[in-house]
Amino acid sequence: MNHPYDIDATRLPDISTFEGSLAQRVYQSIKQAILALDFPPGANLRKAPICAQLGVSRAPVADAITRLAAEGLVDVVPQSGTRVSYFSMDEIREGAFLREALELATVAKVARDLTEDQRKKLSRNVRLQELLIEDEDIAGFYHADEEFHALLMAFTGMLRLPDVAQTVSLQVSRARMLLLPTPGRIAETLAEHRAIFDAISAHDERAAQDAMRHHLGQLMPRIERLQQERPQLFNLNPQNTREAG
Amino acid sequence: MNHPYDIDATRLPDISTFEGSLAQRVYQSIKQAILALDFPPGANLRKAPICAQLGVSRAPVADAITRLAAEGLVDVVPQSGTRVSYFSMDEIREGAFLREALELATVAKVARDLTEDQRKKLSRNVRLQELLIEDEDIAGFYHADEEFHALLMAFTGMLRLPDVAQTVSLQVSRARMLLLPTPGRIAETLAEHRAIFDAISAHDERAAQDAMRHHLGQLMPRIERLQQERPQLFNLNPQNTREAG
DNA sequence: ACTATCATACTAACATGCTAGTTGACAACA
DNA sequence: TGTTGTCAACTAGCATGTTAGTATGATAGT
Repeated sequence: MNHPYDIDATRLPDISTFEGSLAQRVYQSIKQAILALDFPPGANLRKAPICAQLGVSRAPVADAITRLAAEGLVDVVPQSGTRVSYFSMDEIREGAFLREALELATVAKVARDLTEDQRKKLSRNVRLQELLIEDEDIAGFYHADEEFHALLMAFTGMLRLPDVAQTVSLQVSRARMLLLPTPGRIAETLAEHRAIFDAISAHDERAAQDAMRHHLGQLMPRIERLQQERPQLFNLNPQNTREAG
Repeated sequence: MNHPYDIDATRLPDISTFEGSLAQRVYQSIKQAILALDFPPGANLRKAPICAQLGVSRAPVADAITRLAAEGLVDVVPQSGTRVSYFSMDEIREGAFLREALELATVAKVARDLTEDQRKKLSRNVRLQELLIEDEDIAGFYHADEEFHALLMAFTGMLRLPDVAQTVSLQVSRARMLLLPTPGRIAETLAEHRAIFDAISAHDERAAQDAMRHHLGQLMPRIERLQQERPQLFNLNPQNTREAG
């Protein structure tokens, strides 16, 4: 009933880019296309063109789609078809909530247990962020930003934590792709990162959590503005179904 | 090198117990057998007996195993076999950490937004717990305990939260099956639940979090004692591999 | 013109055959 | 007896044929 347009399979990254089994590589290829919005919300995810483009049979593609459905990136309609899921403010809000829960637990633990070596690595990352802003390297700053949060999670010693955090906030990451980074926002982000870093360095759990909460709190209002501007990407009529594990 | 004994497929719950696609039902059947320790850690998960027992072909079974591997309940060795994963203190600790992060965020939000209707439902659950203890209905109390936490998560309005919380702490749930509930521990648990309930009713975020943290903190020491008693269930030599999403 | 009915062309789900790689046992040998 | 090489049996991964259910568009009826 909505936009039954098909995906453009040629936008799939080649599977030789990735490693692992065929199914694993197909999964990563499709996932990247969805997260980069090369496969827009609502698009029909047809198996045949994907098989043709990637040069594989239907089995690994079906396997990949099963995993994507479990993560909520696609909606499978039995015996009918598979579509890239629309944005849903409910799901995005939930992803942000889960993400915040994990980030707060992370900074608390890191503020408690920070070693001198870890402090140096964080400090280096923050100073790198300064440099990249001076050079107006937006993409570089985006990458350093991701690394800042990844470092914190790595310091907890929890191996699966980065993966879990990424999975629960997939919808948030996808929506974030649509937000244009302005110089003003980037400068603010740096200041927020620095506040987090300072609180952690001082081993001040509570201050670190407050700083992180403030930092993460900047995102949702911007996404909500996005919904006003591009409502066609969102599912206003929530006919989505999701199975329980 | 370890115990290459096979699973006893007859312990699989019949798939007519569940609903959804064949693959979905096979997944739930195997998952239940693993969590109930009917399939013990290290056991060889052979496809053929599973297909025979459940009366399905290999396709839905393979699909189910893919999902179980993603959740870390089984370890797939390519071109060799699939085994039920051993307990790992690292993974259990991580699961407890993630679970605590989510539960703390949950009680904070619920303490903030609690409605009178929700308060009544919680109160009813706590009083039910009292009754079940009086009747010495251990299984009933276990169930009410689960429901207590499920209610809190439901009250946040986050639809996926219960599922995420369950998934990240699957290993903890499995290990918990081995802990024998003593009357003393059950009485303590009730007191802890009541403390959480009181703090939430008073809309005291911090007290609710402290109470929840104390409550969840009781579990890990008991599991660590378990490791001393039954080390054969744990992977002392961590040769586990897990792919990143 | 507008609606109800039905046939056709799609799809996911499932079954099954094939391939290649790992493992473990056994034999040949030191 | 201890070690190494070979082989057979088993596995997951992959390809492909089959089935059944859904949606769409043509057609017939009003």
